[in-house]
This record gives sequence, C-alpha cells and structure tokens, in this order.
Amino acid sequence: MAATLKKLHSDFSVDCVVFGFDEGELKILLIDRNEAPFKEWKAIPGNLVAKSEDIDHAASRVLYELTGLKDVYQEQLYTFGKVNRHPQGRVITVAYYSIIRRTEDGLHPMSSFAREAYWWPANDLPKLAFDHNEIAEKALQRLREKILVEPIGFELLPKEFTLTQLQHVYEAITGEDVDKRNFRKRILGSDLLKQLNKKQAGVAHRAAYLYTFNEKKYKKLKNQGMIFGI
Amino acid sequence: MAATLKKLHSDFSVDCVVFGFDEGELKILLIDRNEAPFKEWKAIPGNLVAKSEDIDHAASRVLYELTGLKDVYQEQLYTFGKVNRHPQGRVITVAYYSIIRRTEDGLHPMSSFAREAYWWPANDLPKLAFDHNEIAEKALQRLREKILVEPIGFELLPKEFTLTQLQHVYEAITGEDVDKRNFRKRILGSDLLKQLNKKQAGVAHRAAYLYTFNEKKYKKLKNQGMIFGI
DNA sequence: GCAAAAGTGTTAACTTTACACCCATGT
DNA sequence: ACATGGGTGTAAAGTTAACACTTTTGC
Repeated sequence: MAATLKKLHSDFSVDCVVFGFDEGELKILLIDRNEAPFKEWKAIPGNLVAKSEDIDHAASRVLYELTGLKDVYQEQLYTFGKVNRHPQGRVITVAYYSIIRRTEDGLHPMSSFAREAYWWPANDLPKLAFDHNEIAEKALQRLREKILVEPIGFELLPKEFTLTQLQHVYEAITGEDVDKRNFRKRILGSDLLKQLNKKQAGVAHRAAYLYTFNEKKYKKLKNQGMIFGI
Repeated sequence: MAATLKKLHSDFSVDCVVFGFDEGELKILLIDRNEAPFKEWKAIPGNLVAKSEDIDHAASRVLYELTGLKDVYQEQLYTFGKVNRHPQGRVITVAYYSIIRRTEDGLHPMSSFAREAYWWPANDLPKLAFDHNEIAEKALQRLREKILVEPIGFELLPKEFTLTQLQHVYEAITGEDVDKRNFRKRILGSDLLKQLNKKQAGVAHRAAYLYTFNEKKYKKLKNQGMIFGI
C-alpha cells in the first residue's frame, strides 16, 4: 500500500480540535477522510499550511471551511512532530482547539472536505487517523485545565442560558458533580452574569431564568489581572 | 542585504529557552550568532530539525550541544509560524523550555555554535534575533504559571539547598515577596523535602539546614493526582 | 395532584494571612 | 559586641463544603 502513495516533502499542517456541547455532552467535530492515507477513517479536521500563510491563519481557514464560522477564538494546543506520524512524508502538525457555540441552525460547511463532519462524544472517540487520538486527548486535557481558570463554559452554550445548563457544562467537562447552591453562589458572585427578564418556555417544570455572560466586563477585569476560577 | 542570503525552503527549527538561577536571579541562556541572518545579534539557541529527527529529539540535541547535559526534562512551549519570521525562507520554529540546575563546574558546551553562550537576566533581556523576544516572553509567562502548580523551584538549585534559597527562587520567578514563616509551613507541609544532617558552612551568620527534594515521592503522589501548589 | 427541575441560607471545617522575637555564627 | 540571616507559633479573617426544603410549571 505505502508504495502507491505519492511522497510529500517536508511540510507542516494544522489540525483543529473543535469542541461543542449538545445533548448534555461535550462533543468534538470529526470528519470522514475520503483520501489516502487513512481513507475512510475518522479524523480531526486539518490541512496543509500554504507556503505564504501564517499558521494561525491556516487554522482559522480550516475552521471556516468546516463550519462557516469566522472570528472564532482559537488557541494553539501543541505541535506533533514524530518523524513517522504521516506515512507519506515528514509532516509535522500544529494542533489548535476552539470552542463553538451551539446555534439553532447548525453548521454551514464551506468546503467539500467537510461534507461528512459531525459531532462525536468527546469522551468516547473512535480510533482516529494518524496520531489524532493523541491530539484529541491533549485537547481534552487542556480544556479541563482551562475551565478551572477561564469562563469557557459560556462559549459552549447559546447566548442565553440557564444556570443549570451552565452547571451541566462544567460537570461534563470536569467529570465531577457540583453542589447546585455552591455553584450558583460562585458563578453569580463573580458578577459576570446578567439575569434577563425572561424565562425558559415550554418546559414541564418551573421555568428557569435566562442569563447572559458579560464578556466585555470579563475582558476588562481580566486585563486588570483578575482570574476567574470556578 | 536580503539579496545576498541564500534561500531555504519550507522548514522547521527548534529553539530552546534554558532557565537557570544564579546570583539570586532568574537567567536565560543566550548565544551570540556568528552567521547571517542576524549575525552578531544575541539569540535563543536553536537549530533546524533534521528530516529524520523527531522534534523532541532535536530539542534535546540542541540543549546537549549547548550545555553538555543529557536527560534534561524539556517541555514544548509554543510554535511560532508567522510567514516572515525568518528572512531567508519559510521556517516555523517549535520552542521548548527547560530548567537546569546550577552546578559548581558550570556548563560544558559540545559544539562550536555555543562558544559564546552565557546567562542573561531573564527580566532584562536585550533585543534578540528573529522573534526571539516573543519566544522568551512566552517562556517566562509559562514558567510563572508553572511554578504555582509544580515544584520546579528545586530544579534551579543545587541538590542540597536551604529554605531561604528556595524562597528566593520563588520570589524571583513570581516577582512577589513571600512571608518566611508561611512559606516554610507550606513547603514543609507538602512533606516532599528531607532535612539533612548538614548545615551551610562558611556563612557569617547562623548556618541554615540543608534540604533535598524527594523527587520519587513527588512523582508517586503526582501520579495519584496530587497537585503541588505553592 | 404529581412529577420535575428551580430556587434559596446557614453552619462547621478548613485555609490563608498577618505578624515579632530570640538564636547561631563570623568578623 | 555587632551584624546578618535562621528559625519558630498563634489568632483573626476569609474561603470552601456540606446540607434540605419550598416553589413553579406542565401534564
């Protein structure tokens, strides 16, 4: 098999781990590869970096082609550089991760390579192409560290959310259950949430108030050295 | 000037930020470049990665050539991939950092490119070649985050050290003064230090006990999920 | 009226901080 | 004898953790 594959030269790619939250679960966006190598395997979306393209730019390009989203905050995760990680040549890959908000109307892929993209439960990934299981594992680790110290929970939810939904995000990512009263005290105590004059509709129980996250205030406080800390 | 430089093709390098502690100060190892581009500028030591070399391996090779040290723990820091960061071609660089223990007999460089390596105060770096100031800044940031959560202070000191020396390391890295009694309570409370039956010699004041860090015990506890936290 | 999730305070345990004096050694 | 850093404990303040019942809504 390897003999029929064309050789690349030394090159670099980006891979984008995209986190989402749905059905009470943390998810990762995967694609079905339709080219060798690893044809028909599932994989983390990625692409080679063009010669005249910043790697950060390549990462946002891949994300845009996959989801139609622009201006998403992406953070560099780690660079994977084992000699034999790519069967066709020396390709090191710079992995990024991002967190995207679930919207009502779903994703709008801009490119054919994304035709078979879908959400997969982050804690139960299948066997992936290349060293992508390692990449996903590292991204999960990083997300779990990060949520303790930055308010990323909000970015996985719609703009308006209930406190219970937010609590579920935290529980899904950390894997630990949290006391409802203590959670609310802390999260409201940070003074970064605004209670709306609106409640959930159409639920078969007492309707919860909706809240929004005050991103501007957070950024201001963060620049003053405040640390979030849940 | 640019016209006289030979063109590289797309490639990758590693750069190694090496931290040390001396004269009560955090230091970084710098070299004087003796080749274009940036000839005679100071720089963070680095090298191209060979085609058949893992990037982690390249990082330890550079460190070995520079210092003669093997088996030093190095951690990947960040990958810098702006298109124009290298004037001779597209070279992305994977930065690593490491922490080395001050020894009595100094460094033993293994390669000529290191002839002019020396320690420079980390908080007062000169203007460096390429984007190396950015790299150093990121490494410092990372070290400051890391010391709050892993016992790296010990790795900057000789195997046997006094509690005051250790406190100075923490203060130099975090930039904040610490209460002596509280510092000692915490650090001894972690139960990772062993007091030796030895004291400092030749100091013009009451001699302090020497301690060693119990690395094995730390690794065991860490694997059980313990977090250090100073 | 019942099932399901929303909302709400208090107390005890623990952690963190602030703080000052005597001791040992070399000159 | 003096200058220098070494070594030591306590109490107040603040933070975290544990815990259970009433309310609202849709069916």
